[in-house]
Amino acid sequence: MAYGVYAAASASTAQRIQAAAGRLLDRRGAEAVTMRRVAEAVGITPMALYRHFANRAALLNALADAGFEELTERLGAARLPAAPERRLMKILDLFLDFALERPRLFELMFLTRRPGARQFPGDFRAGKSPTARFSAAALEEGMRQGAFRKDDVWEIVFATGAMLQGLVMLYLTGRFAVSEPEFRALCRRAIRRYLNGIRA
Amino acid sequence: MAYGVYAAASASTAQRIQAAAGRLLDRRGAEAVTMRRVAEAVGITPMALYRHFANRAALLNALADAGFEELTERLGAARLPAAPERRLMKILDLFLDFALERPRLFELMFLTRRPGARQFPGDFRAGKSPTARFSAAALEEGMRQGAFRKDDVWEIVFATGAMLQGLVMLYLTGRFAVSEPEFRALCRRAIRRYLNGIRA
DNA sequence: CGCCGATGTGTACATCGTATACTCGCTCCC
DNA sequence: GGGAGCGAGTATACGATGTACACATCGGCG
Repeated sequence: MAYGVYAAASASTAQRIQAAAGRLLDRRGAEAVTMRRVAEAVGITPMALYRHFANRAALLNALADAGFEELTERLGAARLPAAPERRLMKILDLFLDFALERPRLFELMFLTRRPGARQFPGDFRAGKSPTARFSAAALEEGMRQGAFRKDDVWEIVFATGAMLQGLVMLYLTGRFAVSEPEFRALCRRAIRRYLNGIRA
Repeated sequence: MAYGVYAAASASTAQRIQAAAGRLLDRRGAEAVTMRRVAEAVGITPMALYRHFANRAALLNALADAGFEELTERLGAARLPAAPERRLMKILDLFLDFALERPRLFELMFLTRRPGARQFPGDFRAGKSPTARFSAAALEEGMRQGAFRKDDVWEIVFATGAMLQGLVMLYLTGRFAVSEPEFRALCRRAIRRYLNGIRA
């Protein structure tokens, strides 16, 4: 269950806490997610939060985890084109949608040191990163079909992911004086060039 | 004058403050750079710092600026190969040297919202980013010589820079379970693939 | 009934950035 | 040479923040 749906009133206290924290995060950034503010939003004492989360870091961690779940859900629910390259570009679009809709959450997910973050290459090859799995599958199929040269699939997925993440972070931290559509187009061109580099 | 040299005792107070803050940053990260700790290291009152820096953000900003200066100096001082592609790879190496030697500073420079950060494309095309200028020059020459297809030089520089920055951040935040040499090799391969995508 | 674990409260403390008011000591100018 | 002014540093204080610790409440179960 993604916290993104902002659970209803009947939810457990832990869920209500996470939902309130998520709203604060989306609206005002991670620094604004203070124990006191979250507690006030839920209607309990700051210290009561510690019954449900070990500390502030754990609460933020839960938000990030929920973010990954939501992103995975979106990718899973989307109707992806069959052709590998078009599928890759569609995944790119979905990724950008998410990053631009929920920039603060994105920062939290991809930009902070987190305990338990997936590690390359082990966790990725083992399929523990759901978001990377989708790209890897498409890329693998492209190689099988002969569109792409045989190469290290996971390394390519990781590198393109890093590029995308880098571009988004630069965009979110104000390094792009271009409109959002232009930024999206730039991302597509950047990925396309990388793919050009591995064509058979 | 790069603050990295950690100015001698005869330096101005502002320089001594910046040096002390730089040491704290390198050793214990940006969160550890508190006004009180910096002041103690310098031997003055916390409030005295405000005679030299408007606030904590300005102090951190000065550290980042000095970092850019140092990186620029390093690039300028290095003997770069003449051949465009080899030159690009050398720049990559120097960039990685810097990032891996001073990871906390790197984070500060590339990972935080900063007032006055250069913006794409205007500031870059205008040559205001010294680090990007070196890559752009090499790439341009490669295009002139016919090794690379004619394309948007600055966009490519920016995208490859984003990729590198993304990879480094993933490495620094513990997403890589590989040795440093392996990480460096992976970066080289990633950039190489991108360059493959723009060969004539 | 007694009790116990889960949940929440109240109070308190250390740490942080920084506003405000002050005290010097030096230089400059008449 | 003697005050005016100023740059540098100090002292104190305030409001946030994370969270430790001791206590209250309450529902279910023996």
